Amino acid sequence: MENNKVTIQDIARLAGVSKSTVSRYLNRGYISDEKAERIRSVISETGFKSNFFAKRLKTKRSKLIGLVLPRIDSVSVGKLLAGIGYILEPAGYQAIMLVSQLNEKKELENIISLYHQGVDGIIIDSVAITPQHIALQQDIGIPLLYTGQKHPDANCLKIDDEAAGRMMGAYLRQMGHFHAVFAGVTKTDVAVGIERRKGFAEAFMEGRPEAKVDFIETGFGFLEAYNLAGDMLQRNPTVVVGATDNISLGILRYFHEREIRVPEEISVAGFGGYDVGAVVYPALTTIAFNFELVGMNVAQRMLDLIDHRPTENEVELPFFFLERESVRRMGSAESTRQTLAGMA
Amino acid sequence: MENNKVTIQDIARLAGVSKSTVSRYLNRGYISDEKAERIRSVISETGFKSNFFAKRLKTKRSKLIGLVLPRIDSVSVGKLLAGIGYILEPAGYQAIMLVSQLNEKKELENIISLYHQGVDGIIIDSVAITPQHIALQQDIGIPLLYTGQKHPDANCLKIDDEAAGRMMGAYLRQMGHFHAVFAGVTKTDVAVGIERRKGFAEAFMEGRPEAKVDFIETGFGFLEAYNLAGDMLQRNPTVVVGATDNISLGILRYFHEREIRVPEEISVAGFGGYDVGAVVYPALTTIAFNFELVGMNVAQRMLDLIDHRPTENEVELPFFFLERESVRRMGSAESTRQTLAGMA
DNA sequence: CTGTTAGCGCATTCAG
DNA sequence: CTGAATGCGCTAACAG
Repeated sequence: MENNKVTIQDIARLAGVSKSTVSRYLNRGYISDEKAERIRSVISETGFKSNFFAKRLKTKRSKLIGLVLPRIDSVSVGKLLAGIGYILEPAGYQAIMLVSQLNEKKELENIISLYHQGVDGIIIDSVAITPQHIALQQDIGIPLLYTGQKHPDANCLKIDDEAAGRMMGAYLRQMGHFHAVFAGVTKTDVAVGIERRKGFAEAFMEGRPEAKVDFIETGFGFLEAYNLAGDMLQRNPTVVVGATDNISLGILRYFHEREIRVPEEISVAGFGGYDVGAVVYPALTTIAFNFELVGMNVAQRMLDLIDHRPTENEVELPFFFLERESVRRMGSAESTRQTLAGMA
Repeated sequence: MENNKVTIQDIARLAGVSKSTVSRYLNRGYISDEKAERIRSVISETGFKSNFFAKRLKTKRSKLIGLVLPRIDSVSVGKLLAGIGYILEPAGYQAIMLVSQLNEKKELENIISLYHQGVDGIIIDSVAITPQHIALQQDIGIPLLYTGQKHPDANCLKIDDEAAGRMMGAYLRQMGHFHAVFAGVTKTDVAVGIERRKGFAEAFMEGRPEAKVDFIETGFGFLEAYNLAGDMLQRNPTVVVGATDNISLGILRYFHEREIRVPEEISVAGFGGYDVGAVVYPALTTIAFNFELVGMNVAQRMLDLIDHRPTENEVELPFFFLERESVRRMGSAESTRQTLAGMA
């Protein structure tokens, strides 16, 4: 290690060969066993490590992947990062990350900044893919890969939010619910704000014009949802669905404080599959996304893109249903009513 | 932007000056207003950005800070990262991170790897500072700063875990608890495994030889704690304290499933102040650490270290008590019992 | 298989 | 104030 001073030149001198021979040894080398051995020994004695910047200056490849994240202190982002790490690390790549704070403009700046930083590719957990994002791709010579959102003209790899919404809609319909409040987020977030909600409403309503879905917009934090839970209640739904587990958690807390029993009096469901959904009471029924897996897929795709391996666009990732305790089957009440009607 | 090709040379030619003049313009330069203006305009037209690697090769400073983290998908790490970002970004630094997966050896490798990567300094959210960590400092010419753990021979900046433990111990004693189970983690983690527990036991026991603290070792996940909650219960304590909110959450869930009422039948407390502690029922009483603030302090200290500004070592960061619903005052039961005794 | 020769893009002497 | 020259440490032809 010794104060960073050892260069390829030094070890060339010490081993009695030329710089290029050392360089060859370091990369794929046409080298005689004898010299290779001499070099190897000198290198290990000196603790030599090739200078990162000099190397990158020549090769134009940094072995660095840029990461643009909407925020960092969130469960899903944490999982995503873990998954990305599992793939990148063994491949010899490192990640350098920038946070956009849920801000589209900042997201753009971050992409540009990373690009100038010399990364080999950029993974963007996007809040919104704007025309500028698309335009940017032309000017940039490195692959950009989006997750979180999708766009026909961009490399994307994300969960199929609409299908996830449909799954939840179908489940609640089949559980006999007929009036839902969907607590969603801004439409700027196409994936969560539009697709998830659309899929849900379609499947929930399907063939039941008398069913009803009310929409209430909230933010991503559970505190915001908590504050709006009263409004949701006033619509008098049989079930309220949070676009995110965090949202559902806030709602659950509000109901608990008012001693509104879930699921006896009202059902609650969410999307995400966060661990905390399991410790809460009642445990939250939700659609679980495997963000770690998403991360792994995204990272692998980025590597493929960098090495110009063929990739198929618009792959969407799987998810699964996590039935827990917060949704009640409405059937019994209805059949009771029917029975009574029959008796009259 | 245009395919990365624009170099300082190009803009020199276009502006009709020499490379060195452009270079001077880019840094703090002795330059005539006229040429400065010409250069400025050419630069903005071409969208020129100086090559990161070439620049670093010369200057020996990367404006990169290495981050070594125990894991990435954790609340506290997320907050810490956010805090670090708040300081680093405006200062023009970027972070490059590596994850150690709670593994000491890996942590060491990551530090070395980052060092060779040419970062200006390394922040380590350590799981354990070993002699090798200390030895490493000699060989490395850049500042290392630890958080999460401390060591007299290293730059450290962390929460005072022992004091946090004491605070909780004193609170529970004053609430009339006399038998606690402390659900802690391995001693390898000096901060959480030893200091926090030690502080707790000292303050809880202080001047009460008849009081009792049982120790049960668990991991960091709430599932592990959940599985051990039965053992904790068998000790028949008045309160169980998780070394971490996650641990306490697992315990709370176990109790809930067994219909053991908290805090009526048994109290539960934790450390961390995670948001989820507030949505759970009963809301978790805990010692809240402001990890974001820790991150900001750590980042600032790193910047000071890099610029050779004087810093004081062993600063420890504040925390505060978050009294919520999961701990009961034992006084009433005792006085009831005393009253009954008096009547007999 | 190996040494020599050129730069990569930039910052920095050193003379003007 | 400015241009010419030099080299950071490394890789990649190019001739042997």
